[in-house]
Amino acid sequence: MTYSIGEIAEMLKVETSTLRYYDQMGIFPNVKKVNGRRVFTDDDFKWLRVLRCMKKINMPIKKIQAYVQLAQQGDQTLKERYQMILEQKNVIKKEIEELQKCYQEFEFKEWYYQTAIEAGTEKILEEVVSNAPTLDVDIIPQNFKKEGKENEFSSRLG
Amino acid sequence: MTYSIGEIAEMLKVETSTLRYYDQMGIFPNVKKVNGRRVFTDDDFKWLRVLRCMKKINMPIKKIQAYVQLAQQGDQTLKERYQMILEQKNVIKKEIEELQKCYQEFEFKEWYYQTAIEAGTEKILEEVVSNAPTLDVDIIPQNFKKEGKENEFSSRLG
DNA sequence: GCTTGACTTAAAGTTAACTTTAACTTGTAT
DNA sequence: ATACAAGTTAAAGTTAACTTTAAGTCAAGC
Repeated sequence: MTYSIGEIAEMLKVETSTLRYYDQMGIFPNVKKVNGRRVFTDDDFKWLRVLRCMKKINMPIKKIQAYVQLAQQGDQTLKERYQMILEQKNVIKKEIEELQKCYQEFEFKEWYYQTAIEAGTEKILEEVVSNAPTLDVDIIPQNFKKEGKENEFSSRLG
Repeated sequence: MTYSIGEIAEMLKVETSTLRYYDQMGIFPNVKKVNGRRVFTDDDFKWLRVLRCMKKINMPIKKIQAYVQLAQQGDQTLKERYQMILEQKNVIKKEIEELQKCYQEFEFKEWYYQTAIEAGTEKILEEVVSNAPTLDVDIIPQNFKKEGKENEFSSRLG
């Protein structure tokens, strides 16, 4: 089974221009052209699914590109690709954990607003907030550029 | 307890310029200035934690700005803010679900590379891949702009 | 009193990831 | 055979979210 760029775009709900952009970035090394037009196979489609996972965790296109280039080099890069996958798996794991903490924060906010709406005012909650369950949520740096040293202010957050 | 912009930046591991940018976007309506300098309180710091959750789920700054403006208007906007929170809570939930599917995809990839490395080549896996567990992972549109109609090609993915 | 470091602003610059445009080609249906 | 929908490229444009720059203010320590 083969698919045109438009069919693939429809399936994945992305713009055709996005797919062309990815192609330009060297992310579809196996897509052939027939009469100048891109023809996607089922194998290409499988790769697109992995690609979307990579995009979902905000893996930059250049890194995806690097992975594709390794794959192009064949068996000699298996270990390197394996390491990349392990690393990204870990990124997802941490991301899920952080999102779960955010979910808790929002669950608290939900309760907060329910209570405030019942009372007709937020003022009632002023004291409650100082002892709110949100405070149990760890502070995890959003910005991982400055990695390394621990957040020595975490204790202040009680 | 109060904090300078530098202290807050250190605590959250973000650039001071980022905090100034947020302030410029109207996201810190309660931060006062003393001698022209921003002074953050513990309450401001609590808001920063919620803010980071909002950022984590890629809530655009304009939407966060809108939320802040509602909060500024007091009790009359409680229901509206409650709705926003519910909506965002749902966004996190969906995001977690999708990430869990991606995690499965990467778990499969992990197995794939382990097997290939043991065998010394990927070629062994060619047939396995066509019946791989990854194929059980649903295709969920990454791009939610084109909402509405269901993905009628999902069935092709087997 | 002078240097230093942390702060201030407004404005310009950067970056990634698309998206649009313009000019063109190709395949299918009437 | 002619229109039209869907494809093509290269290049320019867009957007969000910062980040940097330049020029200045302020308080503390020597």
